[in-house]
Amino acid sequence: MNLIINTTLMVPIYEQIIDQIKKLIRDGELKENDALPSVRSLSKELKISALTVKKAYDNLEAEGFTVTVHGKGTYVAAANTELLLEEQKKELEADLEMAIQKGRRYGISDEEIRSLFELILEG
Amino acid sequence: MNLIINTTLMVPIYEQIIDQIKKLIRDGELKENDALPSVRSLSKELKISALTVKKAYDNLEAEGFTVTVHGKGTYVAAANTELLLEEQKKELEADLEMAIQKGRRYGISDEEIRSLFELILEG
Amino acid sequence: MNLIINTTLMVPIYEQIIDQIKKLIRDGELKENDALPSVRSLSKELKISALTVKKAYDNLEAEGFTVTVHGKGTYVAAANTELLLEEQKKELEADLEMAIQKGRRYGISDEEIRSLFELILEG
Amino acid sequence: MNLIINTTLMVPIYEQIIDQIKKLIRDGELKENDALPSVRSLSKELKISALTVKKAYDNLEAEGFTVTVHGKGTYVAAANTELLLEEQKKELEADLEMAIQKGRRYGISDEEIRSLFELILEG
DNA sequence: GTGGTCTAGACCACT
DNA sequence: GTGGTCTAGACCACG
Repeated sequence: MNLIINTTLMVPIYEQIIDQIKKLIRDGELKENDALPSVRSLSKELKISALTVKKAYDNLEAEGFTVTVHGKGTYVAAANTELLLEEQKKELEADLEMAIQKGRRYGISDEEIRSLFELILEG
Repeated sequence: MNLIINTTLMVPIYEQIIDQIKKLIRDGELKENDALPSVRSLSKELKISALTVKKAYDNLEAEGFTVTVHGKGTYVAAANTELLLEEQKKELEADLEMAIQKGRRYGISDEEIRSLFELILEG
Repeated sequence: MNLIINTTLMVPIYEQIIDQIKKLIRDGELKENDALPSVRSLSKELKISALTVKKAYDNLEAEGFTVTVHGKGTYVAAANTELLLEEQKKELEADLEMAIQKGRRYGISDEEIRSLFELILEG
Repeated sequence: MNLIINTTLMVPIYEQIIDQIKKLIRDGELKENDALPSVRSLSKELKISALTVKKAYDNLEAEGFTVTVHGKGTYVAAANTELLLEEQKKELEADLEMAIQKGRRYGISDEEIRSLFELILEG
């Protein structure tokens, strides 16, 4: 389980875990019925609190990506990965659109917005 | 002073006030030396704590948008358009960066992100 | 009565009035039994609140520099101007000493402190 | 954390906290990455409101002396000695300026102020 | 446990 | 009247 946690980001740790596990499922690296690492082992591996891992797993289960079997562990559920990808793209699209509209409201030209975007992407 | 407070949002009230007052200054609806509503009157009008309004005003002053005169009130500072533009660009930059990072966390390639961005910008 | 009020300073207006009237008394421009301007006329002249002038006059009276005659006005009391000057110098001395000691505590050299001082004085 | 609060002073409590923590950092008693006491524990220790401590910590962070990690605590930032030196010089400058202005308000000539200053510095 | 926000009301200094 | 500070306690998000 190669997850990367960045505590300097303003994104909560548990959300970073959720995002990356979703990506693993979508990419097929985690398949239906595969076992996720136990809460304790993952928390040790990432050097974070077990409660934080638990919160991520709880969220994944609530969204239907995993199923937890009491006393056994957490497993990948059957998932519609295409649907997931579409949803994520729509979310990204909405974020980008909001940013662009805000820039235009501020009177910043499309050219400037684009160069700013490229600057960050090339980063 | 027509400010709109949305307590259901996860955005702190004082930040909503800051954003909207900045916008009023930017749009020229609040001009240099114009008086802002007093802390107490605005708190009554918005039905929020005076401390919350105060926090917003303190931030605006710290960022140079207003000047506060003890015992008199809070006034719009000399319109520093450069400051404003810098502010706006930084905000846009932060928004774009957050969107790009989210896309990457979702496992969407930079190429896909870029084409999505261009689609919206040209859109 | 040529008083100069600077609202941009962080020194309260009433204190500026007190300081300047004390100076006038010390310099002999205001002599014993001379009448001070009425609260109302001075407040009009300086374009400040009458309450602020009143506060300054109250302080002057409390310190023994003036006497107020009900229904007539405020008059300069007999004052030991030499003593006053000494006190003011001691106050200034204490302020300067505190500043210098603070600078030294910060590890700033005497030479640097002096040039800073001259910079401000020549200002 | 041995901070001393003097409520009889006219200096706000949160400013006293700021000054003393800055001094601890400056003197090396608080080093990079050291944890500051939690808002709550310090407020209990000093018997003051948690909000007051929070305000002090917010200021320290805004000035770059500390970094706050949500849910974890407040830590001393990378010692920016340049920042510190600038800070200190500005403070000294402000003190000297206030003293000089006071002397002038008292009607003491610049020459007299200078000789007083030199007397103390050489003293 | 931590920090982040908010409340309702108090007292003070300044105008 | 204004802003400046402080309190005592609440609820939330994060770990």
